[in-house]
Amino acid sequence: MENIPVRFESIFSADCIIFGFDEGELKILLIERNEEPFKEWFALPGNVVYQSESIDEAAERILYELTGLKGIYMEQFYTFGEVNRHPKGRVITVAYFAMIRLNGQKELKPITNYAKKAVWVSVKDLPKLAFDHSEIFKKGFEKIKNKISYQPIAFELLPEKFTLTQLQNLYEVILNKKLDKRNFRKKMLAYDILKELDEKQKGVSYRAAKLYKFDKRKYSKYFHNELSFGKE
Amino acid sequence: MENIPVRFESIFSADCIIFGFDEGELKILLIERNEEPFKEWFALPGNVVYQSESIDEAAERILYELTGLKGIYMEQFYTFGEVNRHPKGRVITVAYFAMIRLNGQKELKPITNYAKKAVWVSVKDLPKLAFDHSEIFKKGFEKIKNKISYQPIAFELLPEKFTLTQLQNLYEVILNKKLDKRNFRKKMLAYDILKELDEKQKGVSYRAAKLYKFDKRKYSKYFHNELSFGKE
DNA sequence: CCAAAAGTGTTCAGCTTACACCCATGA
DNA sequence: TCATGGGTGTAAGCTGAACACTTTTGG
Repeated sequence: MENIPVRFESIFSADCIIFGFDEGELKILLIERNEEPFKEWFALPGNVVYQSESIDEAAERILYELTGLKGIYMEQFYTFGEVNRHPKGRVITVAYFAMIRLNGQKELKPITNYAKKAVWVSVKDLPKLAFDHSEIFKKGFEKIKNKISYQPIAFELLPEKFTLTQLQNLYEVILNKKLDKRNFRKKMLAYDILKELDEKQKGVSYRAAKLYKFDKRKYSKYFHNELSFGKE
Repeated sequence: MENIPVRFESIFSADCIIFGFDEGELKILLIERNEEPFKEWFALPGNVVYQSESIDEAAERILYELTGLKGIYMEQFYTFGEVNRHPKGRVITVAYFAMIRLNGQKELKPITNYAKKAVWVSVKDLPKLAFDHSEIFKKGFEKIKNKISYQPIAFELLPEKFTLTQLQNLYEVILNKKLDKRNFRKKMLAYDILKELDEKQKGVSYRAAKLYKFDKRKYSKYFHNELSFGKE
């Protein structure tokens, strides 16, 4: 494979799509660029991979530097390698995503000044992004839509304690369709990965809903799903 | 993202896992390397991406140069970027897979002499591969196992006309388990992507089976599968 | 006529869907 | 007391799994 018959200046980078859920909306974290090219444009948090780090490590470091978010586990989902995707030269980028619990912050503080700021933007309301980041986002969004359909990963987006209605809203936003309340509850509870708490919602002017927690121990059960034709 | 604060000599390559089905076995195409490092080791067909081509284009070109196979559509599945995966320097590789119809050839002729030869090897019988290719293979194999469970991609591996038993054998080999004949046939026919031919198997010393063809037009129906909670 | 594989249906269990009303709460 | 969302069950249809015998063919 890599006997390096042709060398050229090449760069690889990592870009991150960080999903959050807030005010009933699915959002992603964008930075406002402080450097050319695309200065002052919004972009996915991303930067160049160093020589001494794996791409996974780079993704984590880059996210930290650009947004202050630390120790976020991300999943690689696609590598973008069109010749002209970066105006300054050949840059191949490996794209990652993660879903995280928003803690109310609207704006995060970049560590480097390569980014002016990092902000949460609703996916329904995204501006045109720098480079091919709009395309990267599109592919990443497809990926999580697909993934949420067979793995209950949505919990990562919710506060630690949540109501079933909040969970359903989240599914509805991601899948972009209305779901049946009774069927949704039945199915979610049947998964047996929710722990019912003794607590209730507070501060609402209607009947308070029960709070639930995600039960991590039982979760692993849902990491294999195969088609089968009977008789194992 | 890519403001290139740190430059270093970096290379990216593409590696291909080409699956074939022959003599009742699932095989992949390996090259025997003719260059250091790992000279005379078996490896996945792979090489360096050129400056002027996208990674997808590179993968196709590389496969052609190393095996003579032309115009094979491959799907990217993962990018491997550990720091020390290549002994001669930092090389990030983008891995692809494809499933193809074997036409009986056991050995393919490389166009370049970077590979001595290209041979089909049963996945049950793989030697230790150069670089981290064993790991790449493992991940690719998982991927197709998973994919075949929700998309009928197995046809690409079979001859144009095939019997249901051949199709079932292929599924059994890939999924590594026995399937129920009646249920398998019921399900496959229910997909409605098989065209029954007027022809029968020849040259067997038992009841000849009907031959089928894959019906491409009807196939597209199976490119979306979502979890649902009722009420679309 | 024998060996080998082709071909074929039914039953049961569990899951998915559709659907509507009463309940608890705070204002 | 009213407005708001919380919470609940059932019937019908579909899908997946288990299971065994007869048919065809060539040798």
